[in-house]
Amino acid sequence: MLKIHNSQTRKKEVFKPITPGKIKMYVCGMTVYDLCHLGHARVLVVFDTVTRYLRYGGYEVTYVRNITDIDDKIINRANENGEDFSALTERFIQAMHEDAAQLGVLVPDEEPRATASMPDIVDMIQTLIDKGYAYTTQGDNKAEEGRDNYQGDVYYDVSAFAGYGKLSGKKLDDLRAGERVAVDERKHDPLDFVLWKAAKPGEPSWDSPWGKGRPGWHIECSAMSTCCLGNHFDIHGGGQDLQFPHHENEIAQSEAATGETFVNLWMHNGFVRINDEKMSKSLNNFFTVREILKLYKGEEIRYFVLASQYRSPLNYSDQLLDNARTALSRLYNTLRGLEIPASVDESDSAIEKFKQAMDDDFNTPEALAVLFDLANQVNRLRDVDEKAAAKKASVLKTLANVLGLLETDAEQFLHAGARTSDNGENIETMIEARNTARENKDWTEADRIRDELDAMGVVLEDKDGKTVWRRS
RNA sequence: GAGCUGAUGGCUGAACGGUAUGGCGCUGAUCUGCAAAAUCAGAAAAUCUGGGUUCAAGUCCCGGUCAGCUCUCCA
Repeated sequence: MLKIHNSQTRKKEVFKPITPGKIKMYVCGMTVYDLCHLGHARVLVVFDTVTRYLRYGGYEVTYVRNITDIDDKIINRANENGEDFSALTERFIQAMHEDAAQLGVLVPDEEPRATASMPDIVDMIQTLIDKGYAYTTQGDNKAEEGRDNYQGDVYYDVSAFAGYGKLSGKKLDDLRAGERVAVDERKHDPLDFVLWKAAKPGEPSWDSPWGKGRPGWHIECSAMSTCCLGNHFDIHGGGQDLQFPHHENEIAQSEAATGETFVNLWMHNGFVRINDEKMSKSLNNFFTVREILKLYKGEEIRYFVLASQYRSPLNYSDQLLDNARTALSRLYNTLRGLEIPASVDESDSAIEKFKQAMDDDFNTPEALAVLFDLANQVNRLRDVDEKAAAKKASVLKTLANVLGLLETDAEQFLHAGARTSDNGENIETMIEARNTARENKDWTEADRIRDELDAMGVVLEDKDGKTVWRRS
């Protein structure tokens, strides 16, 4: 029985799809004006794992992860670089896809982009105006400087939507009391937010009934999710920081526009922290995925992410990445050299334990514990009954694959270095030289070679008269 | 100021109210020429603090301390 924590009720709830056997999930992806950092990696990995597990459970999942490819930060960055905004976003979309692939993140079923969804966005805004949930500032030409062709922004009228605050558990009055932003006089209420932003000269823009402009940040997700998944779908996810105001606003927009419940269950993953502070661009304390990939493999980063429950904060440290590396090596070492059958013993008790862990709000740390228990069993069996060990190993591999781990061939993984790029030929030659020395009982020479390899980051293991190696 | 989380061994992180799971690290043994890997055993070893409920509390309730987060762009 799958239970998932719903941020809206702050409780674990028994999950029940709208249509039996099918799940529609939307996750807020990236705003593509820069490289992915570890926080983005966490969202990618967490919801990829959720999708994999739901599919493993037999659900037919439609996973949509959007790309925000137009907003103020993109425009600013493109201006700084002196390039067209679309050249900038294309570059970072490409980079994101590469990072995601390194992390073992599967391609989502759909990846809608804001700029490719303008008709839907405009339609939804128009509907909101028609239904009295939004207003234009047309004709109000006090206008900001520089907006020669200023025709008007469109704002969402928060007071018109009775349910505002239900996701974040906030009251309108409390929000107003805590208001920190300078009051924008064109808004009827300081909490009203922009749906359509009139373009300044030279800015990228799209036609609309209210003049040239671009969508506000929140409306694109309402439009794209509804468009891809329908008015009412099962799961909406994203980082914790999106709960308010982004997701609150999405609910207000979508439910006002469609008159239906927007989403059944909200999932928010916790932050990545560094020195007990949120990793973020504004604090400038972030590591990009690329930087980390210079030192660690994507799968090691993935393990590091999955070693914590997705709602907990995840502290970054080199030691934890090292830890992930060692732990993952242990699992791969376990699989190494075994002829793993394709079929899996479905009656293995580990499978039930694994499912129990994952059914409990995707408890990946507990699921990993099940994997290590399996590894221990395989290692105990392998000297006694290699066939039984291989059979057990196939359970290990299958379950690990559900987490997106152990998908690489063990030999290949252990030989691959995050840091090195030599092809291993030299290593084989040195190992042969060492084994010759060992045959001659020239331990000094043998150890000298082993130390040399060690300095190259290569660890040797002598077993059954053969020598295998792996990267440290 | 308002609100929300969390606090578990050297580190990390689990645990339907029933004396605490794993991983990493550390010590010893087995194996090995020595290692590594693996297995076995182990460590003066831990539930922030003060109350309460209960036969029984890491787990539920109240207070305190500390930390993080949200209320502003952010995964």
